[in-house]
Amino acid sequence: MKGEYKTKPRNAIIEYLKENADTRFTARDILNAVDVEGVELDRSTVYRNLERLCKEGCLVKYKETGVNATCYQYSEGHGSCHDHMHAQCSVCGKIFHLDNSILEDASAKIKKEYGIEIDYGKTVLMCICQECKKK
Amino acid sequence: MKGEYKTKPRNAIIEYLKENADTRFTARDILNAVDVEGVELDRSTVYRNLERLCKEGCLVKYKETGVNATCYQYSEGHGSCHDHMHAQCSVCGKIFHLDNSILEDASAKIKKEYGIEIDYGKTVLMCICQECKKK
DNA sequence: TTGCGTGCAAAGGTTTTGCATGGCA
DNA sequence: TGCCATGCAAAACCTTTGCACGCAA
Repeated sequence: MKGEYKTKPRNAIIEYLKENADTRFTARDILNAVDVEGVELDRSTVYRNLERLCKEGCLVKYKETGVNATCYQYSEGHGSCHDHMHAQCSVCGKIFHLDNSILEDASAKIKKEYGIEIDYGKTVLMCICQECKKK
Repeated sequence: MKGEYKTKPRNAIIEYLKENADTRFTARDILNAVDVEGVELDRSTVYRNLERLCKEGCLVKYKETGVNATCYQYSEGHGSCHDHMHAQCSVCGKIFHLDNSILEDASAKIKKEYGIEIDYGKTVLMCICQECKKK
């Protein structure tokens, strides 16, 4: 069988994933956060493990507008990222977590009119926040 | 006023956009396809023009899983882009043009609850379309 | 011992940036 | 003429790949 070895780098990465189960992260986030006995992991190790975890189905991989790197999200237990969506201020970059229900009505209208279904998890509403509006 | 100059490279790029109004393309596609009097455009010229067109609202910019470059789509024929917003199928990539009014109520609710204002022009609602849903 | 996973180095790709030049208005 | 856009070069990123070595099984 392939992919059976349990190594320290791999374990450290998986630990990071579990600690950040409801967050999206990039390869860089792992490189910055994870180390084995004080030593930073190698880039290729991180990429290869992420790729392997994707194939094993533990990880969702996707691109996001505004993020210049591939995003990943741990999907064990269907993380708690499914009950809310994100809005981001296009000026300061701050992220807001909105309840999915706020788009319920609009979503129904859109489905009726255009035949498409909003994917809350993948949508980021771009906005301007109060602080930035004042300026 | 800024961005007023009409130059040959810029015109050539805009011409390409019009010819490919219903297609997604990357900066590389333009570099490969567009030239001015037989001379290939410079990368930075292409990137700077695409960025400018995005800010002017003529172009939608987004990332797509599996494509290792930023994707763009021209949105002429749908007005100045200020009266509608975009939704994109996360499976096939097709772009839908939605009337801003469809999010009016939700937008008001969001403003009330979170103090933020949706920027329709910058938002791309990720969705799944009818065709892809059937599969 | 076997062979997979890691670290290292290098390469390939996209995108950004500084600077001098050329061209539009 | 004034100033923006371009082209060039270089750099900053992200990501992938080849190879030798070390370590899990």
